[in-house]
Amino acid sequence: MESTISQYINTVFPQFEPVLKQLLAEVATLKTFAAGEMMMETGQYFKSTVLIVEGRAKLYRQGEEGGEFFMYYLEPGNACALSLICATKRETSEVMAKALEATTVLMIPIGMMDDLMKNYKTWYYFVLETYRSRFQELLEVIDGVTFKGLDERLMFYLGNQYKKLKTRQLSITHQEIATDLNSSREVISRLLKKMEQRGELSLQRNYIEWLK
Amino acid sequence: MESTISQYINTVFPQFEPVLKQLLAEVATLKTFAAGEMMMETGQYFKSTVLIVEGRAKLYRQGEEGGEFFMYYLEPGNACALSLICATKRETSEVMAKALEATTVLMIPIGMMDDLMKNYKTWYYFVLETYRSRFQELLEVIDGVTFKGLDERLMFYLGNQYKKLKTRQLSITHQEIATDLNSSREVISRLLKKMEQRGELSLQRNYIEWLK
DNA sequence: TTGTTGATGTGACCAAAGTCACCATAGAAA
DNA sequence: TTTCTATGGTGACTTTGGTCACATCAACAA
Repeated sequence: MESTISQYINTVFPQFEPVLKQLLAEVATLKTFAAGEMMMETGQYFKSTVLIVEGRAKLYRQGEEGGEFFMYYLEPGNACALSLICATKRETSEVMAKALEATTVLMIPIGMMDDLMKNYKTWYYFVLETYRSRFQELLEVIDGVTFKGLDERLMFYLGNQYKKLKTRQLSITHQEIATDLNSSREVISRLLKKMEQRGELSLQRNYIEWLK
Repeated sequence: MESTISQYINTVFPQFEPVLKQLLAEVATLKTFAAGEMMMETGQYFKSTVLIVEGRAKLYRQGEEGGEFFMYYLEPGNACALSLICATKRETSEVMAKALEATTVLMIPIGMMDDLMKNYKTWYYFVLETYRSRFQELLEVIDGVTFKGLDERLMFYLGNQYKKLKTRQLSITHQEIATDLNSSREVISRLLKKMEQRGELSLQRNYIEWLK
């Protein structure tokens, strides 16, 4: 009988070489977080490398005065880039991760990192690709806040929601959007109203209908 | 007689294992850029991995409408993080790098990357550390633009100049600062004036004296 | 000397975004 | 039903930062 872990590895990380899959199945443990649960807090130590196998998480950067700023999603097949590297140096997390829905992760002891990197080519490619793509996402985040206005960022944010969640009924409150974009509810409400007038969406109570 | 390349490698990358140093000395080539010269442009293909051995470069993100935004410095011992990974995938640069002073770099053919990563532990540590530190710098950049006002960012920028260049006479024009922070000269001039009134610096022609 | 250039100072004005105060309403809870 | 709470709408005002139009001033070349 195949273990749950093996099944996850096979479906979510098909690119891993067979020996690596087997090794991971032996050393990894599963952990599940409930929707809304905090998966990782700023300042917390890494005890293991985390790979998402089911669900979805949101990754935030936290400001000194309590503000939070949404950076990107982590989905099945993604790894927390920071945990891949910080883990090896016993450093603490620079970011905060929150489960958006029930989310299952694979935890790999940090002691394995060296071995994995050196002996498994598919793992090393995976780590590099993870870093490359996260780096790129950060660059896009920087573009957003430096070169674009809040209106454009809001469009981008909603468009992303639509793409990721694959539904036009975005069930999100204005307050949540404001928090994610580090803005205020009133401002978001006003911008949404303008977008509605331009026919780009339709505002309902408790959800927004994306029309583009 | 020891080659110039060997000398550079020994002084700037003492942590590399002897065999790696020797290998790099054989395959790397040197390239020198004049002060102000463009080292890498957005959209350009990577032909090799670039390690700074002398001088100093500034790394910018470019906006679609021509704006540019300073992210961080590259100094001797640093590598262009992107060139370490994008190189292996024949991708194009996401950033622009400009030599601040006469700058010498070591160029390593991208074909070597796989071999280096797998066979030289000190190289693999170097790559991971490079990514980790650049990632962290990007996070700080994001903090700056999302959680801080222009005044605070300006303070941080000047403080950094002082730390990096180790001189209180910062020879930089208001216009240059404005460009780096993606703002405008008048605004920077006004903020500098306020900082002068608070006794944090003294404004001179062609340079700023940092008093903190 | 004179003209030119680059760096800086400054007032007036504008636009984007944040803040405050308050209202309206839907839906759940009592 | 009434009450409470979460959500959303809106006007008035403030702050921050960007833009425009000029003025000044030092350095330097012609």
